Amino acid sequence: MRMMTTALKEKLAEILQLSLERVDEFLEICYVVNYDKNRMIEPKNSIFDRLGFILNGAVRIYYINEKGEDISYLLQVNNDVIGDYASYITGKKSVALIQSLLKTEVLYFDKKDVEALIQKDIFWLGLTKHMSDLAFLDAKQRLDELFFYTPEERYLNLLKKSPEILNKIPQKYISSYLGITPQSLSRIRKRIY
Amino acid sequence: MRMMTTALKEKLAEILQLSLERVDEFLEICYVVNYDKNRMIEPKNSIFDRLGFILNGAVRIYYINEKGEDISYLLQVNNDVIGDYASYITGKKSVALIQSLLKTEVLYFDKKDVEALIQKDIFWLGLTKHMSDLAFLDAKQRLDELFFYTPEERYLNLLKKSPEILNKIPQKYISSYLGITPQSLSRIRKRIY
DNA sequence: CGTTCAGTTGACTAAGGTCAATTCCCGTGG
DNA sequence: CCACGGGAATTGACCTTAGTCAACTGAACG
Repeated sequence: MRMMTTALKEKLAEILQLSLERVDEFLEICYVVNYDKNRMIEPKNSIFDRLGFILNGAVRIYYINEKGEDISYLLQVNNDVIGDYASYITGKKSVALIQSLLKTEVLYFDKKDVEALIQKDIFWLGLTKHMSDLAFLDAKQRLDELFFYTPEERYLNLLKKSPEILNKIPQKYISSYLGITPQSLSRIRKRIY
Repeated sequence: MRMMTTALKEKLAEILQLSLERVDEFLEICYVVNYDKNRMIEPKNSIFDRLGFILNGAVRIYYINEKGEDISYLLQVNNDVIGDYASYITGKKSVALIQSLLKTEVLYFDKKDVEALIQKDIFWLGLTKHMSDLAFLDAKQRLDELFFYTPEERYLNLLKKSPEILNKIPQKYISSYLGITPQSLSRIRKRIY
């Protein structure tokens, strides 16, 4: 990996729970890819044998369901992870698609390279455990959100937690992320103000 | 750990992705607890420093929300895991409660003992990674369920996937598990037949 | 036999979905 | 610079379904 700011390394160290030295080691298997706005990053039926970390920009991870509807499953911005972790660990094909919503820079690492790291030094197994924990906690949080809150409350929560998402991302993607139609989101916004 | 059938060991080996020898090793840190029907297994605000595996019986994991409503979050039966994995990995207090719904036998292991195993042999770190993956896949599945299906579809899915749950567990717990009121579940059932 | 609680049913309300029309916004080309 | 086109967002009318509150039924247990 090429030049990378100290601030970024510290951010990674914090997220991955690694020392700065370990982050440097890890960055050796990483690479950066740049995408223009509105580009397909991962097509349908791909196997996610890598994960990415958004250095800057925004993407959405979405599905096309049986009825042909486009449903945004995740909206990820700076410092968020992208990929389909279920596909990454099981090796199965994913139905998820990824699209950039802005000019986006992604730091990737391939599964095979992580596995090679673990072969060389079992220390890295701890990293994969940690990543798995993070993926679980993310899923759990999203689950609680859907289970315990109404669409309106979910919108307010998002507003509070990630105002940048609301600024950067078209409303139609936000509505399906919240599990509602664009019309309903429009009415919720009207109701609130 | 005391006597345990081969069938059960094979089941554990399959779930935990361990050899039978490793299962024997693992069982040394495990212990069994029996509960009568309708007993409190974990009170509120406990820290889940252990996980359990239901040998037989059924439990529900639930919350009491701000409004004082009792909401069943998970309904677990034979071969399911019990605990609050988020609390287990973060060490934070859990708001989850666990109650037995039948006479239930649980195989437990304590976090500290797993950590001691890892200290002795780093091999066991892989087990924790695997458990974390399983927890993630579970959460993800539940998430998809809530995100993509209506209450009625969720009921039908449950009917197909776990008819035992529907036989064993009172409807009022099933309704909150599905994210609806008992009245709505009653009406859905009426609608279907 | 009566108490209790789960489950059902009824009447009504609230909120999101659907379909269609309209308005807004923004980028492009004349 | 302005006019136009096209997609996004909003709005309206109506429908469907879950929530709420309350009454009622039924089964289990002492």
